[in-house]
Amino acid sequence: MAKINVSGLGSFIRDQRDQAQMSLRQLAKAAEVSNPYLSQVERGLRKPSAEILNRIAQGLRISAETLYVQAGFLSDRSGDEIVTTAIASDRTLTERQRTTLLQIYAAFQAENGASAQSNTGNHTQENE
Amino acid sequence: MAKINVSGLGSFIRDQRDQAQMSLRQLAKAAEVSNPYLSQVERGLRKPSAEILNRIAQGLRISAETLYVQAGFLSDRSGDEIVTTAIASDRTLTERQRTTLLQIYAAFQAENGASAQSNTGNHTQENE
DNA sequence: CCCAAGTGCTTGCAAAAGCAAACGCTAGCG
DNA sequence: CGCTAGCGTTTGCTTTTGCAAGCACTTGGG
Repeated sequence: MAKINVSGLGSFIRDQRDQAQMSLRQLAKAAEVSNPYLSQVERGLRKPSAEILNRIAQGLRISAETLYVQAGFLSDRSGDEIVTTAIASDRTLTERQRTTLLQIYAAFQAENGASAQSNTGNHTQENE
Repeated sequence: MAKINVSGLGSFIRDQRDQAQMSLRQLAKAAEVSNPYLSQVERGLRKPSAEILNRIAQGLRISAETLYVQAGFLSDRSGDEIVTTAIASDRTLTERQRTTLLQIYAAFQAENGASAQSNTGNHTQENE
């Protein structure tokens, strides 16, 4: 326990980088990390320090919390919980838009056969 | 930037430990960290890795999130950032589904004319 | 008095992090 | 063809992490 999922974290970073259409060197520069080291991190050969992890998150423009969840820390909420609560609490959307988005999300979940009993968004964040 | 506040983090840990009435060695054992190293961390002489930080949090029975905030990670996120990263990192969806959802979300944002910035007080930060 | 048991701190040392400088590869362009 | 620019990866190397062993100090019994 407290063991960090290095390979999972690595592929997640690479996935995010691909989705952001960044090259490895671009992200490395944005995150102020050397590109060889980033390469190794993405392939799960190294487990980055907290500081490096944070810089990578900044370089990817994603929240550090997301990375920590992937790393195996902060295992509080399951993925779909994060999405539904995030949508439900987004005040830049109208209620109708939130409902629509949540329905689509639920439909995707059902489509995948995943466990997708998405409630409308409240949850009790209990840390354990 | 992205610089972690080592001494602040250290004194915070020691503070928490004192408050919990634990000796240094007790916490070291609970966190599965060597006591000399914990001593150095508390005095700000070392900056612990992400994994060690997490174990210390567990040993202290406090949320890792709290420690990360103290360490200078986990700054803040605006509302739309929460949603997009939550969707983007949801592994229960296919990539196509994620893209679709993100596009719909972006469309909603554009529709509202609030594409990129957070509104007045929409920090419905759900952690305690 | 003496010794066991507690506290935190210092000291080498093995292991891992993290980087600069290279490598091999592919795609364009003269 | 040769040259340049991009990609990700491999290779030594320095620096730092993190630990086992031991130090100095205080407290409490027998």
